[in-house]
Amino acid sequence: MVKQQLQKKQSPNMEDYLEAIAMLHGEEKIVRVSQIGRRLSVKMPSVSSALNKLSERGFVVHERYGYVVLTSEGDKVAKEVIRRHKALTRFFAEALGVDPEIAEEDACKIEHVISSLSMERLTKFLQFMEACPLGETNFPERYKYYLEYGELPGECLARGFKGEEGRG
Amino acid sequence: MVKQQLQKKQSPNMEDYLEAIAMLHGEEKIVRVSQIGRRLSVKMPSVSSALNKLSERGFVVHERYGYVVLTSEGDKVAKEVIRRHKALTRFFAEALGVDPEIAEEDACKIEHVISSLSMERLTKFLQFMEACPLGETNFPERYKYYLEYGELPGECLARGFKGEEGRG
DNA sequence: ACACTTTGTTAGCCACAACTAACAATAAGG
DNA sequence: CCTTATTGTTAGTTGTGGCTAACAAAGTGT
Repeated sequence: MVKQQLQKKQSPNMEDYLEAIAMLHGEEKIVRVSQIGRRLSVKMPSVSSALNKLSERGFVVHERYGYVVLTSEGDKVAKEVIRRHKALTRFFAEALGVDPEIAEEDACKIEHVISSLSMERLTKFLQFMEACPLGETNFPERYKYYLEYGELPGECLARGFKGEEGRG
Repeated sequence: MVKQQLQKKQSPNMEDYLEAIAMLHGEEKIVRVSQIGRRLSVKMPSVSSALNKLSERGFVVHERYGYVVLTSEGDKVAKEVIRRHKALTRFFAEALGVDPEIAEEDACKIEHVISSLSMERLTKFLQFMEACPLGETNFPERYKYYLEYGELPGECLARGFKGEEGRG
């Protein structure tokens, strides 16, 4: 495949490390270099050097041969990344109907590059979708119908719906 | 700001070069190293070395001190990237109401990392949105109302809209 | 044709972030 | 307690992709 030759290997960045540490902290209570490496599919030396950088910058505390802990600063960033991650995953999986696994992967990559404005709007979009279901013919359902049959569901075609009764 | 310390500098990757070359080709007919550099905000030596790589991999033809031309392979990739770019920009700008400039920036970054499945679904979403406007109270409008006033527009609240008349 | 400007390339450097190999500390078992 | 296994670090290499400085080719003007 052509794309292969152009795709860069996409190694985890610092935000991924913080995210992984936060998640492991939630799951295991004690966070070790080896676990982080497993989680992110990198070898321990890579984790070591990442931790050094994050340590210098004040996001983690990590004494030699010891456990890894996030500072409150690091925790803040990690939580924010996780928030973005979850919203993006939901958007792709629930709104667009992308397979959960692929939705995950895309979220992982996009969470690091998307602007906060777009992120905010995407979040609002999810809220809107939930809040504005229009009975049972809610947006994701209509959209999925369109995906599956390639044509619009009846409620899109059958009615003028000029909005005469709305907004009052 | 915290995020600054973690954000990597995000330099153009090979796909960006192909994209830029294709766009310049459309605009100027003749594509030169200096133009590519200006477009991508990198210096000429960076362009030179990028072109060498792309040349080795069969995406461009570029003889020393000459013009730059895409191979059909390179053109295919470039067109694909541009397609993704446009769809993403439209999605952020038109569907989510993000400022066009920021929508552009986000598209630039996301176009390189998003899966083809999600991309396909996003495209379908845009088509759906266009095809299913529900008269004048179409989705983006309702969504924008929600964005602006923080509450649902009348047509979301006022009606059961159980879809009894639909799908026939 | 020669000087000067613009454009492009090469060489050499830096930063980042992975990797392997070799070494060091900690933990576990006899 | 000492040996061995596990875990972690350091050193050194690689690959990517920027940059500046210096050089080379092409284009322009008199």
